[in-house]
Amino acid sequence: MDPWISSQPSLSLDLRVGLPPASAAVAAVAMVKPKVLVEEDFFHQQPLKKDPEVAALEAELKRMGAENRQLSEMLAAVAAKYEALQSQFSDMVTASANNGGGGNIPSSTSEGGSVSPSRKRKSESLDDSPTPPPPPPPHPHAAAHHMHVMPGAAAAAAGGYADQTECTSGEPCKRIREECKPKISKLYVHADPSDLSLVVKDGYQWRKYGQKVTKDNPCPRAYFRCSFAPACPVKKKVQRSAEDNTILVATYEGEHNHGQPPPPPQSAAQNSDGSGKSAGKPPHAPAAPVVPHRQHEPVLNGEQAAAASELIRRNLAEQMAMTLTRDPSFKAALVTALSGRILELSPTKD
DNA sequence: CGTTTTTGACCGGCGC
DNA sequence: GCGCCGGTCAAAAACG
Repeated sequence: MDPWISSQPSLSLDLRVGLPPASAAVAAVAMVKPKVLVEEDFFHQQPLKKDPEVAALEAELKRMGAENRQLSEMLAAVAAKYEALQSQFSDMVTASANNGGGGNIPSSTSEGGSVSPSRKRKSESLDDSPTPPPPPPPHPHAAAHHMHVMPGAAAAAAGGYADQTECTSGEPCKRIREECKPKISKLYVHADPSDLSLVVKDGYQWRKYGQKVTKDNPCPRAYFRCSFAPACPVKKKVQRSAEDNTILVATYEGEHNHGQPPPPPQSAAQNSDGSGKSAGKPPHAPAAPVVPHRQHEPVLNGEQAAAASELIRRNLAEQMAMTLTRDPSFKAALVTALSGRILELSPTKD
């Protein structure tokens, strides 16, 4: 879960983005339709042919609205719990710090510890001492962005969450490192099979550093590194699914230690990833500016604060909605989910 | 000219 | 010890 969410009071945005009173559902469809350019291949757009179908869709929307509300409630609950836990944790940390916990964290520079020195051909690994002070609390923005990523069916987040654990104990080190790999998550994105670029838009800037054809998949796998922050440990592998060529599987390793890159100054609606090769080279073009800047907000009095937070909340919701509707992966996931449900609920077509 | 992508070579882990 | 394989490096090419 994201510390960010809980620490973001304005982020209690109710996921019930407009669902509500019955008729609004139709309006929602009308609103969403032009925006969410559903991937054509997924299901043919049927312009409301039959009334029963419309009714069914409406019902479905309502149902999903209810579901959505439930989920948002759950999310709120989880966030609350998280907050409690976090405060407990910080208490513990401060307590131990006061107890002279100067050296309790091994800080074996994560990898530096007992990693074989010959990791690289170049001896530049020697200079790893001063530069990369791994920021203690990695900003979980990535995770937040991954929320839309997990199309339940396929998502397989192998959370080795305890990344970079202490491996001072010597021999079990190897195993520990295996189990405590950096956080890994997978993202399944629907992509046009004719589009050969292994580009997954996730709002970050990536630089490709390698490509390989693997044994189990004829499609090449591309390796990316976060290019926004040189010290960012996150890596990404992108490869087309062996079974379904239209699906890109992006495997993320680690967490960004920085916020999301700022949105491009203009013309935000373009496709952009930073790792794009399709339209030449978008040098600085993060796609999804989901991230509210996490700055210290000025202290306001009651009314002001309320108004401000309301405003922020709205902006945030709008931003997120925009981001999501722009994000092809989200669209794909949405479409998959919707079509699945629709098929599920309409046995008449059988 | 600076940055990113391409691509062949290299390296280490793992199984036999 | 050997070969296979996935991951990474780094020089060269490409691009704006």
